[in-house]
Amino acid sequence: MAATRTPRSTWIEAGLTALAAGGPDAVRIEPLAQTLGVTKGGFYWHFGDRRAFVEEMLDTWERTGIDEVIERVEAGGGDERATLRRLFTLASSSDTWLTTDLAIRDWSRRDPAVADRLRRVDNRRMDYLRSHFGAFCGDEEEVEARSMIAFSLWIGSRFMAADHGARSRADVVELVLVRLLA
Amino acid sequence: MAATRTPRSTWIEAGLTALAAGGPDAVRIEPLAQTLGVTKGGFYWHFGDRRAFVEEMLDTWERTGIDEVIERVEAGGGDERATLRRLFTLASSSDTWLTTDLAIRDWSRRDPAVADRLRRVDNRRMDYLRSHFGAFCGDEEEVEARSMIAFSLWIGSRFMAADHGARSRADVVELVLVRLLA
DNA sequence: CTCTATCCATACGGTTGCGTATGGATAGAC
DNA sequence: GTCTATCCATACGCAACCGTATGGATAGAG
Repeated sequence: MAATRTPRSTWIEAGLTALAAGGPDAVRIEPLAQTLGVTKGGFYWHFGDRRAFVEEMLDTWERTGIDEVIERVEAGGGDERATLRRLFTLASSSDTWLTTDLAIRDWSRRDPAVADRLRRVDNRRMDYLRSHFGAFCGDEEEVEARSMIAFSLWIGSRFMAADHGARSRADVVELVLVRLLA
Repeated sequence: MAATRTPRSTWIEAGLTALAAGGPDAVRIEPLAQTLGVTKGGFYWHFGDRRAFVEEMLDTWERTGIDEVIERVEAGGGDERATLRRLFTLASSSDTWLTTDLAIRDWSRRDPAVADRLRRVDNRRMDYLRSHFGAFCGDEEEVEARSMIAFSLWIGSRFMAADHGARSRADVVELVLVRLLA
């Protein structure tokens, strides 16, 4: 074995950061290298081409995206309502991961391969929501409706740009959450 | 006066289409010209540069984006609930305009000038929602919550990728709508 | 038919990024 | 200290796109 100055993981990390900041088209190898203070020489030693690199970026995102959050949510304890509330708090906490998620979400609209990944991830998320709403909502339709609202709210509250008078965005989200957990 | 073979409006239209299809970075002058079957010669006669062109594209979007829909919604008649339902139907009808909206929404996350425009548009939309929910919801908090849910649902239902078992996405949206209009 | 506003084609120089080739450099195993 | 796996710098050719310059083409007004 020998040196590991700029390993794969560093490139991946930088790639995901660039994706979050500027979208898929901002994932450019030469600027990335410049950010890392090296040239692209090392990049092409690690990855075959840009396409392979992007695939690996998405692999990483898909693997570590949900599990971490779910793990931390479950570790908290408390009843179903407390868990759901913690989920919403945690899911909205890390700005980097959230922004990455939004970028991938937009990206998936024009790239079927990305759409497949997002579908897998979103399905796991919705299943998680359903199982927890199901614990205190009898009606199955009500569970589906509330899960849909919760997920939409999570996305919508980040994507919409409207003001709410004296209230902050968080205040309005809270108004909805109270109703969802009733 | 004289010929008008490829006027400003044609370029703008093509630009918005490209934006919807591939995001801001897909608005490239030379490919646009190729799509229109001309060269970029005419483009630089109309517009100073790419930046000015993009501004004008967004102007067009901001002007014609909401008014058209609102006009058609109001023309329908019926009570408040019928109007809101029609709003939701119409707002989700034109795929092109919807996709453009999503693209601009994502774009606004990294361009402050775009964010300003989106804020103006979204505020008008939310005000419209508030005024109609306010007609049959007494509580002001309830109005804000429902408006937020409705808007989030509109965005979320397009941006999320989850399945719903036997139900279609439209079915689930309907489940939520019924509750919102209760 | 002429004239003019409007639009287009072509060619050019400059920039940015991709991918390849090749010869190092560097750190840790031994 | 040597050796080897790992990483990096440099240079190159290629392609896409921007913006400019210049000389037309074209359609409709009169």
